[in-house]
Amino acid sequence: MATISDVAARAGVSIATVSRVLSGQPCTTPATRDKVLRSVAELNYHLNRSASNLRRNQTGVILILTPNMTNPYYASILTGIGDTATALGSAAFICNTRDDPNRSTAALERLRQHQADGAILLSIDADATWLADYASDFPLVQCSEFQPDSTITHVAIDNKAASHDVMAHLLELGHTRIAHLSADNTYPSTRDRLAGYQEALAQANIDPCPEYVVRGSADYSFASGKDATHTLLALPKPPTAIFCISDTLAMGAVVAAREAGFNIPADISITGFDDVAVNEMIQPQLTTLAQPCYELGVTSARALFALINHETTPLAHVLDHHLVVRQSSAKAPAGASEHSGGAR
Amino acid sequence: MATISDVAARAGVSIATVSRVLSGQPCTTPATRDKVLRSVAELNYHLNRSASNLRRNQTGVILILTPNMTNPYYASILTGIGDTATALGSAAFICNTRDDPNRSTAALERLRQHQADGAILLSIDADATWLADYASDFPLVQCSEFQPDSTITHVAIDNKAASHDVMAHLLELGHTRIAHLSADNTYPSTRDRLAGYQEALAQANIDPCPEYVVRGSADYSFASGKDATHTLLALPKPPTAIFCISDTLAMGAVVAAREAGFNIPADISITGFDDVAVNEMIQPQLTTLAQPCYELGVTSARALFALINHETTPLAHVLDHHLVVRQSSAKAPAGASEHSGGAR
DNA sequence: GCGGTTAATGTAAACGTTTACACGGTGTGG
DNA sequence: CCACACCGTGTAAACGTTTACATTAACCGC
Repeated sequence: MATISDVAARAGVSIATVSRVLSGQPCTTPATRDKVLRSVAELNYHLNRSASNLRRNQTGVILILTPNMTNPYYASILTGIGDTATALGSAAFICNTRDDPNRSTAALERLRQHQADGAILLSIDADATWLADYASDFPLVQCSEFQPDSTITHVAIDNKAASHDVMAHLLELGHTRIAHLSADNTYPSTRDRLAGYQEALAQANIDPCPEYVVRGSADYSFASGKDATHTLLALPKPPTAIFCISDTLAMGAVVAAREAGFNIPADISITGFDDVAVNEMIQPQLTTLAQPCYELGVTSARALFALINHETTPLAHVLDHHLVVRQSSAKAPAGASEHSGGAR
Repeated sequence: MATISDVAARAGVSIATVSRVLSGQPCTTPATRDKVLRSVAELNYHLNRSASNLRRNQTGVILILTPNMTNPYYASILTGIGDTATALGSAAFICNTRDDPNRSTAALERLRQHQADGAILLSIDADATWLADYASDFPLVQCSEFQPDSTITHVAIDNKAASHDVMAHLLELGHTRIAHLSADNTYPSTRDRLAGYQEALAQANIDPCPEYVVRGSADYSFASGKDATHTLLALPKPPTAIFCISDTLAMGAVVAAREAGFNIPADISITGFDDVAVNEMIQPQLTTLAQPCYELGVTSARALFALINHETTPLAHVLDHHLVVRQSSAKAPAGASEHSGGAR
């Protein structure tokens, strides 16, 4: 493994000159440049980043913490971040934390250890105040999830407003018995979506029915969506629409509804959230609230590099969402508000 | 940012002692240990990995190159790798190469630059001989895909045998008009699955029908599976079974078959490959050839660490696959071998 | 032709570790 | 009581860069 001194020796110059040539500083003669570059090629020299990072005190690496890779929602965000980092000459290294706070903090400690210049978090699994302290020491961006009073730079959609949009769609279709299939976690997005649901009901002068709010598992699993929906449909007055806070939950709801003998969307409307790619592959295609996943990633990366380079960037980046109406939602069944409704 | 000398000064010992305490070497008095650890805590000292890596000439980092994050097949493998690396005290950093050879090589160059100890490749997007050269210099493991004559350590299932298993299932169900929905790439797995299909046909004394072999896009997209299936079903004598080399393609085939008025599995059987999680979420649930994805990841990581630690590990690791029979395959429709069959 | 500016290169000191070697002190066996 | 071993600790030299500063040479205007 050739070092910079080998190159210098072979080219007949000092190591300082080699370093200058390689870092593209202008103060070098074309002749020396050529000599150096030739030696580099002949010796197959490659920079030792450990040494370089140590000296310069930066790494050209950003860390992305993702709770889970299986969720296609995260996949798009990760792609957006990766593309942006590559374009800006940095490497984006993804750490799968598996929703384990220990693994999250271990990954973040790498910042303290000078192994990365900054990090993007796709979830909140670390203690909020610990994280805030951390963010005051290091460039940190939160994507999708952030505490309402957060002092950490963040990028997300307006979940409450998005929730209102879903509800507007269902209300417009004449639904009044609308359930909310949430998740058993304390993510801010989960709270906001519930809040939007409740506000929209209130604004429509519909009495909230506590039994209509159910929860799937913390990670939005398909099976839990199915179970929760069965509970919902076994109610004396089952809902005519289910607003699910994730597409996976909605897919579970679809299967459960079918099992219970309901037709979608004739007997019951089901909406998802996020708009992951599979939504178009299943039948019926899901009506869902689309998040601009790739752009969330791009914006997060840009914000992080701004922080790293000590440029200014807003504390909050709010991106646009939009409702995608497909086949799983339709007019409320006639007379649904009168009797207990539902098929069978 | 406190350094080791700050800690040494505060504890009243030399930096060598601090280093020894922190690296857990036994030759230290409990008293000194305590002094050092207290100083570390008081100063909030953290190791500078750049310096440590430079000196030790290793990083405690492995790189995972994945062509694409959206595919849940990769997600499981990545999780297996990550868990194993964590258990063994290393960090697994995932690079999304997006099937771009430039990004792959750039990532691999990080090995030369002493920024990682080894790498696991989930695809072949770099030139094969270049890769072989690389593997002779650095710890490298290929997972899922590898050249038949590869000299690089690899972990995968036996794709040809797996293909035979799928065919045995379909043949046993009485199918004789079996199509193969492949992908427009040159991956070794794609070749092997086709070869297994052709061998099985030959062994069953069924004349291969060239029109029955069609290809979806290189990345197994849902839409391309749908298109290819429509072509297949428009044939004068459409197949009664379609053996798809990926689940996404199979999902496309399902939708296309339905659109063309075929019932699954009464009129046509459709099988997938990989067994990604969504298979249970769609209807009909897909019969598929399950790969042990998580174990592929675990085994790859173990093999890589063996290489890094100069332990011996086999060149080829072949893991077991198994067929999962669900709802999308059934007996061939009666008289299918006589007339043109299919509904409509 | 000379002081002064500038441009190209060299010298050497960092950056924060790890570790070979040296050193002193204590304990043990003869 | 001495030689010896051993244990805990310190000293200092690496590891491969980058960069402030020094040096040299060339060039310019007067």
